[in-house]
Amino acid sequence: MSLELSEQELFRRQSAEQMRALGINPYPAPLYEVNVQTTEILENYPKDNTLYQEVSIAGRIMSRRIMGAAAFAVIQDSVGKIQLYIKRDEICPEEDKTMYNTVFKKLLDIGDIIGVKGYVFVTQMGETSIHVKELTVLSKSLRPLPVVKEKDGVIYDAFTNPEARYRQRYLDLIVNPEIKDVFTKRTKIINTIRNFFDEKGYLEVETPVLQNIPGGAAARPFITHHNALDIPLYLRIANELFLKRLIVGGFDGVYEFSRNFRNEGMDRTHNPEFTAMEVYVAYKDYFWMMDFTEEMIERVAIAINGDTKVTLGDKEIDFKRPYKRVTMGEAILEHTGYDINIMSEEELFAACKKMNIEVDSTMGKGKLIDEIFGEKCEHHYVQPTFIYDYPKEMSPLTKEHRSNPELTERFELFINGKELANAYSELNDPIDQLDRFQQQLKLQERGDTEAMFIDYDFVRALEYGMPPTSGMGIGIDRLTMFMTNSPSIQDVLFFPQMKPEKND
RNA sequence: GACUAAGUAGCUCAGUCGGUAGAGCACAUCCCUUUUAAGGAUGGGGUCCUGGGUUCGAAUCCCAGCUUAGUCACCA
Repeated sequence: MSLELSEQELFRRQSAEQMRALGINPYPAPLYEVNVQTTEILENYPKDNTLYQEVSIAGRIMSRRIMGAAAFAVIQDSVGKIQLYIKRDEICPEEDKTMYNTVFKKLLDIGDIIGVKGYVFVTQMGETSIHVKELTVLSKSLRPLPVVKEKDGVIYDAFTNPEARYRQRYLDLIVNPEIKDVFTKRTKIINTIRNFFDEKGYLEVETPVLQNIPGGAAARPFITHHNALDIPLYLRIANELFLKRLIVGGFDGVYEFSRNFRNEGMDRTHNPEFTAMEVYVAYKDYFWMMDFTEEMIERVAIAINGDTKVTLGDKEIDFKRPYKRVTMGEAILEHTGYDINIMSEEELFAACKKMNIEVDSTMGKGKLIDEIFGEKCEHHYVQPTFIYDYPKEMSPLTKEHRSNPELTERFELFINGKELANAYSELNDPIDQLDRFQQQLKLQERGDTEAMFIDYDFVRALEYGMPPTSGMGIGIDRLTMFMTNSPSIQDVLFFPQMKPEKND
């Protein structure tokens, strides 16, 4: 950010001072009574021209066309834009024409926020406009706005610089207001899920963001320090273990929209902080959770787009349930011809080599299977598909499969070749859980920075007994990307993480 | 982390073979009472991302760096 003021910035500061000299506060304190919004007028006026004869409306000046003693301007409020017709002798009925000649014509600029009172009419060119009788300065803008013009849907001089748009989202929202739609849909997605759970009687809860032991996922945490206790604290990578403690405590169903933090790479689909939603329901298993998940997703699709079919790039995704259900073993058999159920670790290793999948000797059977799936299968699942029955060593919080001890009762939902949700029959055997944690500790000792820590209190909680429970987590940012056809996570976050701006 | 591309006025962008820095919008001054992306005339505005190098001379060529985007890798 430069401390030097541009010519235009200097002019605007001078204009603000000149307003003060004229007794006009460029930042007045009193509220401004607004009685209508732009789109409401445009929807109703031509149909009924007796309406809106005394409007009071406020917004930001987006363009001006001054022709001597009359002028047109366009103001933008939170929902849209409308044209103003401003005539000198209307806003200055007395001898003193300062308000028009000086304040409106010279001291106001594009970007300033004003309030106007007047009546609605249609110009000779057929555009519904407000005939202004009174104009009030509400806020002076000191920086020039990128000027975007639009005619018949064609945008001229669009404000497109992605760096500026993400760093200065407020500016993006002003000049590209259509992006508001993505963010209102994001909120609607969250509200739809919340309503769905509340109808089922599940309780929305809040659990710690600052944790002594970052658990519930395999990821590198952010670390911070608590001064009074003089201990390290971690920003949460997941809320899973806390929600399960609440199931132990006796709730039937709990859920939380959880801002999680992971100290890992950033790209088009990963932001260091992101929003997950996790839900845990007692006395259920992962098959029940599949039904529940598809019901929830279908409802979200309809709430957002009015239809189960959603366009995603050049594809159409149909969120209508039921979704296809394929075990990981079936998926690999279908796409590679290998039957992992009858293969030893050595055979899997050789198969990976044959398929040009990068492997190393540290990888166990589960990891090898996961690699094969990721390389050869994942991208095939464009329409919503549940992949289930994952290898045990990849899933340390998941209950062992009811009929195959090498597997766990886990599923993930894939859409457009990407993981959207992850769920399981929760592991509630405390002995097994401790054993799995200890396996993770061994991985950690071998240098795996993402292996889980042992959470002895969580094990203690399980020792008191947790009912059979199924849990599910879903990435809200990714869901929003799917539902709004956004190719990048930065498009669904108001303020995506950016490298610090150089400030010299 | 690797590779590729981009970075020039407030915004969107040109800039030829290395030879005085350009346009449109925005801004300023003047004219204009129903205009339509931009009415007319005139004018002001630049750390050409940063730092080196080559050269009589660099926005332009070379090297390094910064930022952003894309692809890949890694990772839930």
